[in-house]
Amino acid sequence: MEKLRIYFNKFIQLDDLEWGDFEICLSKTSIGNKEILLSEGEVCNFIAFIDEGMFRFYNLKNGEEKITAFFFKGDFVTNYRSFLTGKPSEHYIEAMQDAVIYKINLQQLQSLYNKHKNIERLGRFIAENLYLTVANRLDSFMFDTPADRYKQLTDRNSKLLQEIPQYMIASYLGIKPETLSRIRKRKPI
Amino acid sequence: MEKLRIYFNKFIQLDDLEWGDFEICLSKTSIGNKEILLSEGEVCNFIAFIDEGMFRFYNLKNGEEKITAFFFKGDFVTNYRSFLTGKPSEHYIEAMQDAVIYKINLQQLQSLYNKHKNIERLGRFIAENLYLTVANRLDSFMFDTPADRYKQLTDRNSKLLQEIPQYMIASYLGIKPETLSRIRKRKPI
DNA sequence: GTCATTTATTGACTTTGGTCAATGAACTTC
DNA sequence: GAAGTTCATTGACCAAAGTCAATAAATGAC
Repeated sequence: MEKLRIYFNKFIQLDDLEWGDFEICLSKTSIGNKEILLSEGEVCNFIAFIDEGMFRFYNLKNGEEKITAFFFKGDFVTNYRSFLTGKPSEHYIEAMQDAVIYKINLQQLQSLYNKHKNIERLGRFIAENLYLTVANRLDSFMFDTPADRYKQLTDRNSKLLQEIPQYMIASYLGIKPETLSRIRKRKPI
Repeated sequence: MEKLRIYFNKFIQLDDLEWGDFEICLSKTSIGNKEILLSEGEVCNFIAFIDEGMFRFYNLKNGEEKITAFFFKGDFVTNYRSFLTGKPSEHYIEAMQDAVIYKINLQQLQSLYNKHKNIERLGRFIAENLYLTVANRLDSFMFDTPADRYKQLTDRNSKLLQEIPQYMIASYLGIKPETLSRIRKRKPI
């Protein structure tokens, strides 16, 4: 799949041999809207690359969904913590549209790490990128008000706002839907 | 330094050649209590391993210190975001005791990444570990109350509580000193 | 299209942490 | 060890988000 290779080239240039070994481990999976890619209690043994579709990453705290992340076309979707530690996931990953992903599992990835230095490096880049994502999000929870976070979302991520219902945005921002409604109302002042 | 090597062995076993190349890049630095290891506006071009001492990682928002992290003996201390992105640090790193660290700079580390697959892997492990640290902290900000966060601190990290003044703990928990004082008071109910 | 369900908004009230100011305790430092 | 500083606690009040309930708007199913 040349299309996929172009995506990965943004991280690192793999030569034909490396790419060949990598590509053969990718298993293409279709998953329907609202289907669960990973359930609470399961160990996440894969990293998946999103070719089509959108996912949300959430958990249930006394019956209430709390959304930690959204994943889009071109992102890696995984419970990286569960993947790294081997501990059961506390989160669900659910498709929000019909989706097509390419999964690679832990064992395959580890043998690729052993075989190819450049894939070991790809693994480092993935970890570094996920670090930056979560570090930025932590900052926004530590330093910003919910209104600030909402503003950043509207500034940077209009795609997200168009396609995702407001109560999920609220959950992602760490507030209640009522509060987001009020923030939106007072914003244009 | 065999002592250092033992520390690093917890991440990955380096053979003599790899360790030799690695060790030669480590520059031992002593830094006094309250001295600044990294200042706001500087690009962080190092990762340092703490042999002795303790550091705090904070920034100033309109005159007020907000502490994001503490680093202890055996930890890596760096502004990893600045290190990865090459952007200026928004944070200070300050010694809280007289300290001894072993620094390696970005250029040296990159050439070691190129030279040794196992050091590339060490880089991945460092990234993965920092990911887990920050992801756990994000969770505690998203899901837990300040009282929960304080309880987790007292349960897991008594060292931190003994050595660090309460107003810094409060800052680290994302609350005001007055609030921490009140949480401590109402706790034993 | 109509009806049913889900989602969004609004209002009244509560809870929680912040703010400001005063006081007390614990240190430095001379 | 007295004086000055920093740190911790407490009280009164404030601001922001949560809760609960009612209503309106949007979406889907038929």
